[in-house]
Amino acid sequence: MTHRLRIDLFSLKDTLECGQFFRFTKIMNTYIVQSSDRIFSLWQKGDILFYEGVEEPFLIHFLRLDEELDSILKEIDRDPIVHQAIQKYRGMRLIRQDPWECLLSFLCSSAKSISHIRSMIEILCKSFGRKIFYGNIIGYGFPEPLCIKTSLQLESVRAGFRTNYLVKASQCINRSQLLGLKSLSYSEARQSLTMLSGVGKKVADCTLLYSLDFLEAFPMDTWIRKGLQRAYFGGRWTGEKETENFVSNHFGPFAGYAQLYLYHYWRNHRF
DNA sequence: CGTCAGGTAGCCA
DNA sequence: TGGCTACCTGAC
Repeated sequence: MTHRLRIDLFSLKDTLECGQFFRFTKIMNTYIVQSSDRIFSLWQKGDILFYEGVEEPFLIHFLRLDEELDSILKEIDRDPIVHQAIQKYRGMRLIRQDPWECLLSFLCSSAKSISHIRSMIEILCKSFGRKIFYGNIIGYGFPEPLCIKTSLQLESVRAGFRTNYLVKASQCINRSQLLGLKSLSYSEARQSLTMLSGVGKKVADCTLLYSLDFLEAFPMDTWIRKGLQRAYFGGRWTGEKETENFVSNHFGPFAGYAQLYLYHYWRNHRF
């Protein structure tokens, strides 16, 4: 049964393909998406989003369709560079991921390309997750913390030094504790997350931005860092503190959206 | 075969 | 505050 939603400002392609989310495959113009224990399909024609295998309220939550994207984009549109990125990828939205899945995904991400990260997550789900079906397509749910007990179990994931990060996180935190971070301030929540082994500023900010609604989080990877230096500091090397201060002062409370647009823009226009 | 990616931990000044 | 390097795996 196919359902449809009309959405004013939305690009499914950019939203899924910009690097914030890993568990999807593209078949022709249709995306098969997996999140937690769900599997469903999405495709877009003009301003109509078609969907199968998922209920509307979940989709609205997942794709942040209840969010006034237009006013957020106006808010971060503060210079010619980010303006150009917004023009090019207008309609790209943050995805509101499951916090547990998001944390583990980005624990896998250090020093790995996106295809590696996807492969690690896929094997993780195949090893521990329960089977889920969409028509005759088989998917796997994302494993709950209690499933992952020892590093030996994760051998086939080939996560290398990240294996212990995954095991320790499974022992130390669960979904409801992660969701509880939402009641803290950004810096408190960030500090709590970095207590976990393998979680530094970057992974903490990814988790806070992509799953816990902290829109001021600005994940700073080396690409974004180089981009900022080139675009805003005339190529000058900048210290960590200086860069962080610039970002929060310049982009403000929705800095995370600016990161999403700049990152996608710079990744597709190599320099 | 060697080199390197790219985020974090742990050490150091 | 920030510089350096090991960490594991896979791509090149």
